[in-house]
Amino acid sequence: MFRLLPTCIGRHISKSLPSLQAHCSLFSAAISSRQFTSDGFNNGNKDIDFNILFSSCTKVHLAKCLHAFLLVSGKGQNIFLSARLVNLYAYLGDVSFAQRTFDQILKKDVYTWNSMVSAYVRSGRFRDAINCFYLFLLTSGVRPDSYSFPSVLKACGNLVDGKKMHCWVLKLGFEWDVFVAASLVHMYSRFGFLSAARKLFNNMPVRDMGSWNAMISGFCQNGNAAGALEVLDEMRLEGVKMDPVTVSSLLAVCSQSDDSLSGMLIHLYVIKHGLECDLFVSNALINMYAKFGSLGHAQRVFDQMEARDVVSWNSIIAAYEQNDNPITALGLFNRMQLIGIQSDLLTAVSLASIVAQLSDHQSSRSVHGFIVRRGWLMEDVVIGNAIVDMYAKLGAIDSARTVFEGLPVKDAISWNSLITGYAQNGLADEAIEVYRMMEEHKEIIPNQGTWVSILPAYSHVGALQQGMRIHGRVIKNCLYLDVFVGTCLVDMYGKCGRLDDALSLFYHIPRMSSVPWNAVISCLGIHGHGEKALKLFNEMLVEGVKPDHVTFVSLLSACSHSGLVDEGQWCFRIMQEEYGIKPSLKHYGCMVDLLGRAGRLEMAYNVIKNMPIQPDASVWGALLGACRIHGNYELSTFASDRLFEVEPENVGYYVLLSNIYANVGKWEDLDKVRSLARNRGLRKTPGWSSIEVNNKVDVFYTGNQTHPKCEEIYNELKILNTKMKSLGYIPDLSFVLQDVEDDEKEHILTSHSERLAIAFGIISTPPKSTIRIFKNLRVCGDCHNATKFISRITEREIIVRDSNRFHHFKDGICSCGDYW
DNA sequence: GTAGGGTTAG
Repeated sequence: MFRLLPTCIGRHISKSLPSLQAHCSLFSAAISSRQFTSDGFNNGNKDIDFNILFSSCTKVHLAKCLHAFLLVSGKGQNIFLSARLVNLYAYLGDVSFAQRTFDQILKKDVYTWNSMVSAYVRSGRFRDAINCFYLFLLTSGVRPDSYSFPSVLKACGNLVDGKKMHCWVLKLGFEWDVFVAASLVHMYSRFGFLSAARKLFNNMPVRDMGSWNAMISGFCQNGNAAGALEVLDEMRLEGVKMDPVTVSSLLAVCSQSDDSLSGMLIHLYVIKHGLECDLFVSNALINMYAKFGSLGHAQRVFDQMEARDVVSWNSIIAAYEQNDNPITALGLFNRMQLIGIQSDLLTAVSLASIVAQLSDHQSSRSVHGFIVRRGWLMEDVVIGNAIVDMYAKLGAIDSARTVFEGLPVKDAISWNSLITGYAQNGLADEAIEVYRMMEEHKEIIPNQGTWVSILPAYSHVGALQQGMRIHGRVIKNCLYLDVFVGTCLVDMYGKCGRLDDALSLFYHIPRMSSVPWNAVISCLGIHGHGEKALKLFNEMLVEGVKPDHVTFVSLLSACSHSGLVDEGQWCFRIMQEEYGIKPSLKHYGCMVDLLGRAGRLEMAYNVIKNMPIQPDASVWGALLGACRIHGNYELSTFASDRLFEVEPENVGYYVLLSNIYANVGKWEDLDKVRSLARNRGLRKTPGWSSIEVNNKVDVFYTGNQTHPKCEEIYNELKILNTKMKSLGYIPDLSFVLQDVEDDEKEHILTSHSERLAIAFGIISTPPKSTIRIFKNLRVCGDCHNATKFISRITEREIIVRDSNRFHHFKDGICSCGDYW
């Protein structure tokens, strides 16, 4: 009989389901290779046990073979068998075949309809499921039963579309069915209507395991651990034990709420009751331990699993990826591929982050291509955002922008990723521009991530008023107590010259972690309050907060700005001895800066000589900067040679060296440096200063002639110059590197960008109000001196933030005591 | 012959 099948099948199915043709021969092949349990064929095929046959179909192609067989044996319209086929396709995840089979059934009974609805639900086509249900309810003439509602209610729960369905449940009188009631509980939980869910749950006359789990997972999925525990207690009182479903819900909420104690207790319960063999439980355990940073525990759970699915692999890969171990994560990904587990969208999300962490530009393109080929970029915004983030982290911000522009749907995180990308690549203006565009899209609601991405951009350009506007929005959204947003605000106020505001805000935000402390210590440092920074460090220790490597960078630089050499050396020592932190290049840079500024050039050089790691440009640059302050020609030549070896393309160092040579009158050397820079195609970074007046940031370049108020600005400077000279100001012409007449040199000094910005501030703001200037490079020595005079003449406080620190000018003196 | 409650994300 089977040998004859192919031709017979061919005739039948060419009329009905053409694509089944291909399965004719497969069917016989499958039979002969015993992929179908042969017990189903009772000697000579007299009685076929369809139960066994259906349950033998574990792959779609086997289902198609069976389908073909049913058609050829004339059972195509057998309501019992064809409905089971719909169900089978649904289980195997082929919803389109389920649908085609369903459509061919002329007389559909309630089982057939229920199968089709649940097929849609299982494949995530919730809208189709609801439409199919209504077709069933209103047009089929068949009455839904208690089996019909649980799946359609699940679909509603995914679409926030359930009140109407609840009415139908009541109308048809199924609210007391334990499955239906549990589905209602779960649906309302999904909407976040926990009290409605709880009320329904309390009224249930009978509760099975599924009902308890529906209520508990309702609380868990809303992040309400306390609510979940309350239900759990009731459950225990009634003598019901947790099953794997309860446990996996609870483990997820433990990791979300950082409750490692409960998480470990549940793990003990799991071991005691032998629930480790459940896939979901093990996966949830891996995720939880990864969240707690306990990679050893996560790995152990993974190793002990008997069977692993794609979620297990994704979880262990993400565990390493998110705990800064991209190499191990990549190794696991390769292993996963080797054993033939198909990656999914979430694997790709981790992969994008892995290549970004590894700075692997080439692989980033492959990952992007891989995702595009699978059509995932169009399918889910999450993966698009991951790619934007990946490119941004790799510094390929233009690629990030292109991917962003091409996203079919953008959510708040897409915008945040791009803003952060610009801000972290030093493009604060672009970040601000993108945020402005985001604000135009009213349907996008900014969130915590938005504030954390835009505030540093405002800090960077010193846009205090716009930063304060964000502060207002943060308060409105009740996010002002969020550690990360709070820290960004502290940083913003600090970097925009409002140290007092930064400090008072700091004491209002949670400060259990080192993050806000690091920010406030760094603010004190750049304002030249080294001693206060040390005091805060002490306070931090008293409050039991553990300092990290960032804390010490902030502290060391604070000491260096204030000339606290002994204290700085003490910090450097305890960092290693008491906290076991190995100094990084940044720490060494700070130490060289600290000693060098204080004139201990020999010691600074010794620090470099004794470094166990290769010094980079920032370390040599710190030494060169010190040579400039203390006029050490020999050492500067040596330092600059090393510097041009490691970073020949940074123009700033050539300028610094020219300054040194100009100061000691080595004009020939100066010419050499200049031609060296010119030959390497380097051009001096133009100096610019900005000032924010009436919510608008005005930028001035040195010698700017195009500003609308240009004439008034130069007039004001002229008047000021006369007054300054009468008070004893003598222009320091050594800051002009151009070889021109002294008159011209004086004119160049007067048109430095910081002076233009100050003059603009004076003519555009009320008398005696504070002026805040931001300069992209270090403030020039002559401008520093001149600003002291201007603060006295105009009786204004002038705050200048340059690329290094703050200078507070008041009554003719600067808070830095001319030490910078 | 059918249904509900579970794990991973930028």
